[in-house]
Amino acid sequence: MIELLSLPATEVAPRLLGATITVGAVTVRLTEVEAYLGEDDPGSHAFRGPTPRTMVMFGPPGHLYTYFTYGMHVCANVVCSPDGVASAVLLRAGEVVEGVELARSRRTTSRSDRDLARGPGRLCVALGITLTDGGADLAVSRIRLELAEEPQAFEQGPRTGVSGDGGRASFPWRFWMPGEPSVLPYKAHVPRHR
DNA sequence: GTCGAGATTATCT
DNA sequence: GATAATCTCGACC
Repeated sequence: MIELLSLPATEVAPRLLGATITVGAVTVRLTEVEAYLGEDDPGSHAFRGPTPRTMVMFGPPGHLYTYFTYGMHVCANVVCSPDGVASAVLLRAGEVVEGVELARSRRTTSRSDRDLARGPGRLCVALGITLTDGGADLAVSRIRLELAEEPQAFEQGPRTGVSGDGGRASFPWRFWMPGEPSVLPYKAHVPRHR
């Protein structure tokens, strides 16, 4: 698995579809991901070089990169590419296949089970991933990643939610499994301002 | 179902 | 002080 994760995020992302990620009693099957590169990718946090936060992205593959966004939400990434090269795959959405009760108790706002892990922030809440899980090694931590046995059929398109110049639609690096109800329909994101 | 607006805080300049 | 890889809610179709 570490061989696969040493590839660039754009290669790893489609292979993560159908994979399961387990944190404690909750297991999620991934249905939607997004690839981020490093210094060549204006949409990436690593675009302007390493900072204390993005350091994990430049480290060895197979680690977890977490960050806060809009002050309220946590997003989780799997670090790719060899040590020294920044690259990561954002876990955007999935389907809870185990521990539904627990996930539901953490997500008081969603009514249907389909929405439990629909979206990056929700996915982290459902799994119980927080900022303190950042930098964890997936091989030894309480977070475990298990790849699908066979590559899954997928579609790809522009990334969502990325603000800034080339970040938005310049790179078609969002990957999802067609026909999955837990995948959000694509909508161009308009950056908000106060 | 879609659309628009506001919430809230770690991180960087 | 500005910014942000989002979510929820309320209004409308």
